[in-house]
Amino acid sequence: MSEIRTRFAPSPTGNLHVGGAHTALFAWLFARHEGGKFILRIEDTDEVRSTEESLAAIYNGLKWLEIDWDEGPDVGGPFGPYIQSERLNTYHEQIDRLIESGRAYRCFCTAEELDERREIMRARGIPPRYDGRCADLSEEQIQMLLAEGKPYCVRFRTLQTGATVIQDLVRGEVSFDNDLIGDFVIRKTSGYPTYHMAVVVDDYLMGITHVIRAEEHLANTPSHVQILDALGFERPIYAHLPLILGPDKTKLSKRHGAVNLLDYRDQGFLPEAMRNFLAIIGWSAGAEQEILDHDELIAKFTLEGVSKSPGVFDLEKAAWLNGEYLKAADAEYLTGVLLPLLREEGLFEEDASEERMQWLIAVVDLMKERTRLLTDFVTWGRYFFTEEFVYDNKARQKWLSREDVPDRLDALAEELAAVPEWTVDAIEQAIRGLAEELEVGAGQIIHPCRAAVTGQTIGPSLFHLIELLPQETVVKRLHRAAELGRAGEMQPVGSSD
RNA sequence: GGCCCCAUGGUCUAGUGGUUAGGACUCCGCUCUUUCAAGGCGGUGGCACGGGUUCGAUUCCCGUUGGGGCUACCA
Repeated sequence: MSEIRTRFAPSPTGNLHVGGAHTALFAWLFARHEGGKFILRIEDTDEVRSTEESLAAIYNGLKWLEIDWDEGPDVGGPFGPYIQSERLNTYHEQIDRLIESGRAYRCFCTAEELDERREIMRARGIPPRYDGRCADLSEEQIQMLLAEGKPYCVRFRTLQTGATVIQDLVRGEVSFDNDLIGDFVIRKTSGYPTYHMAVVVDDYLMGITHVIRAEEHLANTPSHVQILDALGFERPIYAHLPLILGPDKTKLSKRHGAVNLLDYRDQGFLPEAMRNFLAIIGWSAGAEQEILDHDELIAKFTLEGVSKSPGVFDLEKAAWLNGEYLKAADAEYLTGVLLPLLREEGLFEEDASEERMQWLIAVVDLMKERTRLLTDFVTWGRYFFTEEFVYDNKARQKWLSREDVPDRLDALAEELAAVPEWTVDAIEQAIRGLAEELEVGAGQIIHPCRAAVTGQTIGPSLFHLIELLPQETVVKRLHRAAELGRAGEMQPVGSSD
């Protein structure tokens, strides 16, 4: 077989949807795995809803996931243009061929008339499809209506007997009775082709070998195949992918929360984790490996591994996966990703010195072990960057509100203030030393100390965390917590947590 | 309504005409540690149902149920 060519053909009518990203990813993975080409084509035949911003959103979403395309509106290619609104003549040509051969005809029915008749059919329990009123107008009638300047659309004359059988790589053979498909519109009154017409013409003319798209298009495929056959165009190989569902098992939509891919970036997901997660919805390498990086995904992806059943978008698992990526990530790289977020929160200066950057990297390195989202660095690691952190209720309840704690915190502050060299070992010695001196378990010092310094009961290794804070800051925080404790300001607040 | 697709724990899935039905997330327990939202160990939980075919069906066929998709001058 000649070169494999797949495409992603979104309509620029909103953000890049998670479902769209899923489809794009699979088509891209297949092309890359096969050493073929991946084409981006913009299907803006909905003149009303298409927008420029949306086009940019699609680019950004794909780029975020590191899905690159060999041909497309911005990079060009031998089969351009890759924007359907710039290909209108091409569609007109093919539609005219269809009209000439009798496989398509002009329809002068108005939208209102159509609606009305559809309602009647529905009321009478008849499947609502075009009744063929304009299917057999005489040449004279047509010329007359045209002369009157009556607006018209063009309909495809579908087969009325037999069945259209399609071979689908994931679903096998699927058959549709032809008499169920009514004559559908292929060119709107506006002159724009409909999706069904444009998709078929472009896939053929652009040499697409494998049409990989979501299952919602499966039922449209017989219509596409009929146009292809009527035009004398070879059919591509079809592969209809399982849909992504929300927790309630309906097609993932806005009701379920974020469906805009880039919202997940803002929620703290790493692109490589999101790509990995999307890849394992509806596909499996067969082995018991779920964490696959860019190259492994390409190496292992096959259409045979695609499942037929739809999959729920499980945010919990996505977050877990993200955590795995965070743990494995290089601290310096992570710091780079995190920087904009920290600055946005006003937690880190714009003009940081090299020394400060090294410090940040150390903080990230310490924190990344127990984070799941990038935003966790901000919410759980706030105390690294500012004195404006809160003492959570667990910390208040378990330690900070205890009567014997303030004295210990002050004592510890003295010990730590006296540490000559601010190292992990020295810090640990000071803390454990005080415990011995007071004849209490080390935990009786460690826990209150963590609570006072971080406001939390959990977090990274205390000694390491303290080392990353300036000595005087730690001392100050210990005294402050002691004072607040004595003043009765450390009682739990609010309802819970 | 009609047509089409789908069906392994709550979720993502591996798998087979004979398996103790495997893994991952979640949840629970234990454990380590200065803490856990980290690590280690363990556990609860599944082949939707009914008929066939077969010596034997989770696996093959049919039906039922359930879910989803399509049924536009949206894509």
